[in-house]
Amino acid sequence: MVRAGRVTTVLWLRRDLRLADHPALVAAAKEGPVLPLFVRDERSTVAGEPVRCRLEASLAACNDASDGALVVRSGAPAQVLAEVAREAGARSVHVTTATTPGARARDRAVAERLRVGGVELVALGTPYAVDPGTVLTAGRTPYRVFTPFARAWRDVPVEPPLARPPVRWHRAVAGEGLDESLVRRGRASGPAGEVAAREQWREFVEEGLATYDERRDRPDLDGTSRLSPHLSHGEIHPRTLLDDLRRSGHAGSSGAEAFVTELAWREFYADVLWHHPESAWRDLGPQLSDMAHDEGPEVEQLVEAWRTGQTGYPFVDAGMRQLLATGWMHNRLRMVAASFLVKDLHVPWQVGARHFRDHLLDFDLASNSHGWQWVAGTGTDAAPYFRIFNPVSQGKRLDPQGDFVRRWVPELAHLEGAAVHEPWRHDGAVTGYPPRLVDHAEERREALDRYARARDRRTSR
DNA sequence: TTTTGAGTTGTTCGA
DNA sequence: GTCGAACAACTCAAA
Repeated sequence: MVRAGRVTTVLWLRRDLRLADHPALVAAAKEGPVLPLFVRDERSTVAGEPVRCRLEASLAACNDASDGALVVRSGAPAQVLAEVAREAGARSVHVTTATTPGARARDRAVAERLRVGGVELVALGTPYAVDPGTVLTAGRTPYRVFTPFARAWRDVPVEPPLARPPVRWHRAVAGEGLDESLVRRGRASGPAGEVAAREQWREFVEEGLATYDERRDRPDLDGTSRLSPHLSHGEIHPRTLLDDLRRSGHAGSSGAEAFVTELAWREFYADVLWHHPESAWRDLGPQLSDMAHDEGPEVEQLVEAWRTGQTGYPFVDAGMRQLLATGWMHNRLRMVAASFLVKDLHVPWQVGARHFRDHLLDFDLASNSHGWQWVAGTGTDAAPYFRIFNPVSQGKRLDPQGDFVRRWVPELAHLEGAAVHEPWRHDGAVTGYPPRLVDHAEERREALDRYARARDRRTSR
């Protein structure tokens, strides 16, 4: 039996839209009634429509889970929080600790503003199993290489998940209500919310985990966990996932190991961003930052073709169209499409990173920025400038029957099997599908040339 | 301090 | 068709 106090606490929800395993909520519930609040910060809302709809659906689920207690307000967070705290008679606002640069800066400013009004901002927990910034080398420096980070990260004892606490909801404050039309459209793109996240996880453990290792890299097979949108909205916490694996006896199996490694990547990139906040949109390392990039109106046309899935390379186009249509893209395609933009079209990685940010339902700043930098060669990848994906051989290897391409590029539906990866070799029958934007072999050489020139410039300094 | 082994996911070329 | 080597040089992390 929890002996709750009487003072209302505001629970400012951001990317932690769940009630179980939520340290800030547990602490708030001990103080007394809890007022769950979501602030629509119009200035920071740059996301595309599917992203906004997904968030709305997740908020609706959160509202249901809290018996309709969720309050949504629009405005600058500091001002809204001060108002709501005053209306509710709250003396503290609880949050999950923000770890990305913009959110950290915002929270510092908000804490300052609230303090002036006698309200304390209390930050507890993070969206990660191991808090960013806490895994260090023997020399107490942050890691910059994945493998040693992952080894050290695995050795950190992970706290057991917290149960959902009994909560008395504070209901005396009015909000704006949700946009039902957005909610409907959000649900159409996939189930949202904590219950759906747990269901997805349970189903994955039962049906997908055993073969995850061998199937996850195949976009035609649907072998991924599909948890990323849930994780990015905080509908389920990675601590819960790790704990479930341990307790269910799956830990140690090849599928579970591969899945844990993917979680480790998520945590690694969050850690790198924590230590290097400027790397969100700037090159982390100098290796390739001198690379010459193209720009201008013609390049903008190339980029638009890339965005809309009209590059003439079916595997790339299938991935880009999957993104626009569903808000999700298989990780293999993210790499192939990113490589194409950066190495074949010679466009700065930030251009692609912004497109992903605006369209991915699972957008995560750290993973996005550093995934792109890994491809561009400016990030944590140790070296291989020569890692330039061939969109045709990648397609043949990872979509051997061509099923994935035909699903997203119906213009090519008449081509059978792997022939769909090279429509230019089956000319005459193809209508409505563009010719190749560039010649991959040529642009690969060009990218290597540019790298060599950047290296020469650097070494001659 | 110095040394040593290693570094997600690839491609091409030539034997 | 298969297979191993080459693609550079550098930085990281630990011994």
